Amino acid sequence: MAHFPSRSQGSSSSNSTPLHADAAAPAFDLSDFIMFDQAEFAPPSSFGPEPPVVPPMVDGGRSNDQNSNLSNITINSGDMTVNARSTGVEGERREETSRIAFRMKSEVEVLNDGFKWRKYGKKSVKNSPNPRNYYRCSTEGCSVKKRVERDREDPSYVITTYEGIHNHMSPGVVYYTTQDSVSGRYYVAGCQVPPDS
DNA sequence: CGGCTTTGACCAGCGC
DNA sequence: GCGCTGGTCAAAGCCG
Repeated sequence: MAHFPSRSQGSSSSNSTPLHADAAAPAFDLSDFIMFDQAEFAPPSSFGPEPPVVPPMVDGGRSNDQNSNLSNITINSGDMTVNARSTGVEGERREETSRIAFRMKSEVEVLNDGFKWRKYGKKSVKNSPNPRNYYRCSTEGCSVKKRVERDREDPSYVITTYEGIHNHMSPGVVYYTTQDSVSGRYYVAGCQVPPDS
């Protein structure tokens, strides 16, 4: 389960207070998915069969207020393809429709993203032999939804679509931030907490 | 017993 | 207006 470098050390709590982190560590930053306007955007290269921590929790909060012209981004990185989409409707309020989709190679459909999901529906969709599963964040007061379906062209790929923004911390993820020395921006990242920690 | 999954029914949006 | 499709609801059953 150690697909992320051990950057969670020293952050045993999950509060959002900016913590110092080694900015030189070449690890996946959650902000890689958020700060799409950065030309130097570097897609993660070390994903294993388990997924990255998903960004919806922070997306729409403030980090891409200036990025309203984003509409569709596709990132290919080895086994993983990311399709990130903002509202797609200019002027629409992002916090209501914040959406991001992952297409990644995975044997399991339910990705362990640190959040707790409750399945509330399953539907076979047109043009796809595979059913689509509907999940809702089981945390009280959190209305984030997620759709999971297998790629109809390549069933070894799972398409996961997150819709909404978590209004709470993930129970299974330690979040930490690091400040970019150039832009001064705070980047938010997450690491899965090992079961024995 | 509580929380979860399953699954058929229902509803709303959209195109014709 | 009607039918199709996607999304959600809710009852029933399962499981730890």
